[in-house]
Amino acid sequence: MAWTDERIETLKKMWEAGQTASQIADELGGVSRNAVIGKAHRLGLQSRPSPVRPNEARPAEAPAAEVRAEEPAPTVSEARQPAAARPVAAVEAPTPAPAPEARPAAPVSADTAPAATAPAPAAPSQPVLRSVGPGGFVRQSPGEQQPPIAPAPPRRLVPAKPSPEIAGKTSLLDLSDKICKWPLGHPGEPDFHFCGEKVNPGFPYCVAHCGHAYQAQLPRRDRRPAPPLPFGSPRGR
DNA sequence: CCCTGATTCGC
DNA sequence: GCGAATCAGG
Repeated sequence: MAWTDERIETLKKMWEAGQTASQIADELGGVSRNAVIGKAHRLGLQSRPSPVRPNEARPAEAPAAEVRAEEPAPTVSEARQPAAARPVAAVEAPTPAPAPEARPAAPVSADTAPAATAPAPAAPSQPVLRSVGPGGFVRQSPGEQQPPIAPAPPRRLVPAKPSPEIAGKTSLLDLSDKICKWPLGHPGEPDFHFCGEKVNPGFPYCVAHCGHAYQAQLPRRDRRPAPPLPFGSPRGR
């Protein structure tokens, strides 16, 4: 299966939307999870919170930078480079892939001191802008915010033939950095789509949905019994 | 065990 | 460029 433009496009969108490699591979079909990951890396897509490797280079062998002196390595000593100097200047995303059925609301801790311990790697490529949204939320760093999308879209998302239901709606494939990624409806349902409004600059959502997504933690007393759930109540499957 | 993503390396 | 094999953490 070749990586056509559309397939690459889908891969990008889904990857950025926080879908797992498995889900992406599943959706694309004809490719393995590894293929997706490999492709994603080749495309230079940002890595997402990986279960592995918060650690320094493995105690593996041959930590020294290889001095390729035209020497045909005699034995396959199998030296996996620590790859310390990988292009991963990426920012760590404390918010792992949003769990299915999870709600994006109230990510703000009670202490309201997000910046305090913030390691803030200050990626050179990405401006560490710290803006304040309508809800009084603070932007931590680009990439730290993950859209609340992810509940594994069932098969056939929006392949090539959009159904009449989603015509004119913002589908996964329509997502971009400029439009609100707030999900409306339930993944898998015919009318599932995304908000599509212009984003609140620096955020994955429009101003209105930022207000929903980023709410300061209120004292329990004042909290509403039923907080807004972008994905509605949990549903079995 | 299952899952995840990262990395390597033969093709 | 591709992706299976492999690794390593949850």
